[in-house]
This record gives sequence, structure tokens and C-alpha cells, in this order.
Amino acid sequence: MTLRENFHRIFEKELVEEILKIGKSQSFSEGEIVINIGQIIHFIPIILKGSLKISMIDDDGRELLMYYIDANKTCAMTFSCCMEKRKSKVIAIAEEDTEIWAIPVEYMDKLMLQYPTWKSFVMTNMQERFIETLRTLDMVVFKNLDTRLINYLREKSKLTGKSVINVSHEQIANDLASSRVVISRLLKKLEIEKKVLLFRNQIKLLQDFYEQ
DNA sequence: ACATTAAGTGATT
DNA sequence: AATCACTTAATGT
Repeated sequence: MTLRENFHRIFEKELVEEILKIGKSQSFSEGEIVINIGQIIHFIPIILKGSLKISMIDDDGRELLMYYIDANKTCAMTFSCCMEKRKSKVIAIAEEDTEIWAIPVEYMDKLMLQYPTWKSFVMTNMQERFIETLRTLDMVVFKNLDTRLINYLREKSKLTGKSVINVSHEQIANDLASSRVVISRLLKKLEIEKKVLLFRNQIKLLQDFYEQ
């Protein structure tokens, strides 16, 4: 499917042409930082391929994964920020090799006023991201770490569509704002319960993992 | 062969 | 649930 065809499914005709004209494609390889904390946002990213991981970082440098954004989605933070040329409060890292369509922020006002489908695209995205943030908040405040870990593995698996997840215990600890030893122990418990298989930099989710 | 990084584990707070 | 300290295993050069 071409870029134009893809955009046509979300946006009205004239908007597609305008977006194609003013934006440009940008590629990021896995692990690359797309937008960092404190950085002023110059463009709105629409994900074409791959996905971005959005995390917040507290004063002590502890990181917490908020949500992922994948194909045809965009980051809500960019809207709230770019309107007033504010700095980003979150960090966006390419979860895999990712391609985005970057639209300069200067066009935001115009697009919002002129195109109903753009407005609804923005609103829908903000709403979805907000819900996901609430879910993450609920996880952190009301759930135990083991529940959060299971949830984390579920989401990773869903994102890639595979039952084999390539990630280190250290990385998981980072994403969940925990420590490596604790994650290793919880994973070991899951392995004993026959829910996962552990390898170096790799976790395989078994049948029992998905049940109940 | 050696250095580096990932993961496992007991003890302590 | 986190941290320390130490061990073992896997990988890179």
C-alpha cells in the first residue's frame, strides 16, 4: 500500500495532499531517541512503520514506560507541547526500526482549522493516549510488580505478534522503574510455573502464560 | 584467553 | 520490593 493510499483511509482528500507536501519521511533504527525530555518539538510524528516507546523520567533519572504508539498513531504529547512551543516531558525511543511521517508544527493551527479529519485524528489520539496513561497509572498505584510484569510481557507480545520477546531483564526493570534482581526473580518464578522459558536476552511465552 | 555483559541467588533491610 | 555482594553463564574481541 502506498503512503497516499494509507493516508486516504484516515484523512480527507485535500488534507492527504497537503500532508504529503509539507511533511517528510524520517527513519529511526531500534533504540534511537526520536524525541528527548526537554527537547522542543518541531514536528508531529505519524508512525508509518514500527513503533515508538513513550516513557517519562523522574528527577532521579528513573524511567517509567507509559505506552507504545504504532502504525497510523501519533504522540499526544507533541500536540500539547507544540501548540505553545513547550518542551517535551517524555522521551520517545524507537522500539524497533521505525519510519515516521514528520509534519512541521507550524502547520498545526492551519490543519486544525481547515480539516475536520485532522481535528478528529488529533482528538482521538489524545483520548486514546489518555486512557492508556490512566491504565498505566492504575498499574503502578494499585497492582503488584508481578501483575505489572505479566502485563508488560503481554503488551510486548501483542505489539510484535510473537510469543518470543527479545529483551533483557535489565531493560524490563528500566521500563517498569524497578531493579534487575527483582525482575529476574519474578521471571524465574514464572519459569518454574511453566509460563515462560528464559534465555539470554530472550523470553518465550508458553501456553499457560496466556491462559487465565 | 580475556573482558564484558546477562542472569541467578543468598542475605539483609 | 529493593539493594548488596558474589557467582555462573554466555558473548564479543
